Amino acid sequence: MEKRATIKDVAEAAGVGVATVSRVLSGGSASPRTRERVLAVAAQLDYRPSALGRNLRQRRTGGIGLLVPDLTDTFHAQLAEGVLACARPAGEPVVLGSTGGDPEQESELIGMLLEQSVDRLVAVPSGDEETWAPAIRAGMTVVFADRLPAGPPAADDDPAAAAVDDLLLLDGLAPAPPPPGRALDVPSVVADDRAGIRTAVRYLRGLGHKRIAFLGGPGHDRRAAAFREAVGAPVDEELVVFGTGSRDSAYAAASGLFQSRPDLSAVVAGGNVLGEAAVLAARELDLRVPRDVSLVMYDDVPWAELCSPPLTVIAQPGRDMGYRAAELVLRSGGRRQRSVVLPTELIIRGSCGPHR
Amino acid sequence: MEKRATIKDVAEAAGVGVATVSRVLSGGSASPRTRERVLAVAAQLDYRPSALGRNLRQRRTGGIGLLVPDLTDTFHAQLAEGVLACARPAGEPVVLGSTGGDPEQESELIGMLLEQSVDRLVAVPSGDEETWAPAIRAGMTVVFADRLPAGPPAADDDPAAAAVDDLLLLDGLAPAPPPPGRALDVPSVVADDRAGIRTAVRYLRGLGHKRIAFLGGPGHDRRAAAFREAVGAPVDEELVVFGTGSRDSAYAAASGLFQSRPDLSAVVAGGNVLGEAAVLAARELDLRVPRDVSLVMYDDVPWAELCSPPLTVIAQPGRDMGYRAAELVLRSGGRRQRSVVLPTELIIRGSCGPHR
DNA sequence: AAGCATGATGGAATCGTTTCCATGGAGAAG
DNA sequence: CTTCTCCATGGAAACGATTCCATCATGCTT
Repeated sequence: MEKRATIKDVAEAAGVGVATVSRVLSGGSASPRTRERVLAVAAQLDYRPSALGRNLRQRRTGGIGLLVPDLTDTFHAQLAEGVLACARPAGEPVVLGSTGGDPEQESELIGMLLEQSVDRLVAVPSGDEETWAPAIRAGMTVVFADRLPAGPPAADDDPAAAAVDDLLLLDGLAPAPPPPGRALDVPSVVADDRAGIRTAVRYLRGLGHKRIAFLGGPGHDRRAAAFREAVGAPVDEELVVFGTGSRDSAYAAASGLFQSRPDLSAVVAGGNVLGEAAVLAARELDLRVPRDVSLVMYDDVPWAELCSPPLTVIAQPGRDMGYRAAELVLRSGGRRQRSVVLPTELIIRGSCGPHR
Repeated sequence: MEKRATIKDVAEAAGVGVATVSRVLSGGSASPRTRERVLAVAAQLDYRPSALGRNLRQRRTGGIGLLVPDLTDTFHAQLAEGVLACARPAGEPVVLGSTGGDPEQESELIGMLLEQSVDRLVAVPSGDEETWAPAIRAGMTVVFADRLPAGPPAADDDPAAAAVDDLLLLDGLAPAPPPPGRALDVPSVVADDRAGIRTAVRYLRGLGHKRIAFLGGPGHDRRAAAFREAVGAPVDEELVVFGTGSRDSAYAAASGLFQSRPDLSAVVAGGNVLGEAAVLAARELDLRVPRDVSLVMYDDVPWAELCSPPLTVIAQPGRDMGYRAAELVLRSGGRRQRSVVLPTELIIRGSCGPHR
């Protein structure tokens, strides 16, 4: 419980000034003689500079914040591991927050990070651009991973927007995905959802499936849009359903989908929690996979192989995604970074069969 | 990008001294008139006290550290969520580190936390007591979760220790589990491994199984000991095998076990990663669960139900464990806390069958 | 009415670091 | 030999909060 040595102690013991010690320790210029002495004394006193003093002086906390909706979503855990893997060698502490998918909690956590002067942040956002504006305004360096915040409220009662969407859909084009950080100008690292979903839908089509459903969760809007695009007009909107984030709600959504539309023959789940729910709901309703219903799940997770049949998945590199995002946030010395889109891969296992 | 208002700005704008502002904001005494004015000004300037200044002054960083071996182990993710759930309402930031099960990395991360003056820590330890001694000596408040650090080196070449172990085993007693923090005097929150394992073994025995194996990972020594105790002498040590932490190594261990001992009829996996490996290895070797081999897995995770058959598990409350540990670490205002042992529950699903 | 207690208030020290600036000495160039 | 340059060095000022302590006003007691 002895208290730690400060730079002053080291200076005194080495018979030099504190400035010199600081310089030696942070690679400034110093004569070899003093450098050696200071180093020796520091080692002997087991001196470790206090991040507190440094941070205060430099008006910023080192380290990077990490905000995810839910760690028990294996994909987010993978992503977090990636961030940690990048931060560790850099000696940067990672401050973790889990938002539960709730924009309000997200907002609070951003506030907390701000208070801590954590000025670099990797986030899987839950809130919309409005939620994120304060962080940006405060000068945080933010990198979004896996998703982008939804655009401004985009009220349901905005007929113009809806019309545009329709038009685009009828043309077989995706509604323009929120342009990466147009409003916010924030770089991001995301998977190529469009290609991933398209590949999956084509694959299912190739197996003869006509009625394909999309089961999404919060933040899966881009995937849903990609799905609509891949399916092509006319989109049967009853086949695009969303859960709200909890496992229960995902299960309810899946179960509701299966029950309300017994005619569907294939499901694309927008994330592993949704995939899990789909398997469970199907089993409960005595639907057999893949005989009665085919299933493709977004996210490759270790347990996908454990299911029987093992799940066919759209793999996205969660760990890489986290790593790259952390890299971006660490490297951006103030200058803008380019966004990154990582490839997805359709891994065919056993959860899809021919349409009967 | 405007810089944040400081306490000085508020003081100036309110026409009072900084001391008064500080007092008002931290609940000290002040006249209603000034209090009101200061509050108004603070709100208007959107003032948020900087944790940096406060921490430096108080010589401690708020917040709590969290060290786990691997977040993609779903149990650790649950535990982490528990810690976060407790820390969030308290407004405490959580600094996360993942050690990969490597004592050396763990040591480095402890050093990093020390540097950050994070003085409260919840840890699922990987290293032994020697690894943890520095943290304790430095005055950190540590709470171990899920496991305790292994006792001192307990060198393989220490015949005395080995002999004692043998003796105890022959007596059908578990080698005394490292007394919770005897050497280290650190409180902990763990599951009742002994009861959990015993129940599982009895259950398997009840199904007629004679040759039961234990498949463990790093940190599962207490569970292995409990297993040995539950099985009773003589323990067939070939049936107690360990992986080193990675999924590959777990798979190798499981596969090796099945191949070297085709006579075994049931396996207790010491954790969900091991359970996953066991299912995979069994499938690869064309062993059917539960017809050819019965399986009980420690940890209840959402995907346990997805396997077919759904896995019978020893459930331990991961989220609670994290929550309680965080509570302990937050509440201990310097004074010692009592360790907590949480109950386990055998959840019978479909992965165990009668011995044939 | 004078002295005393009480409570609000602001100045200043403090925490441990980095960094600006002034100083001083040594070597080089004239 | 003088002057100029360069570099190592240490003192001191930040950074933004908390907190001790002195000051001052007010109201009460005697």
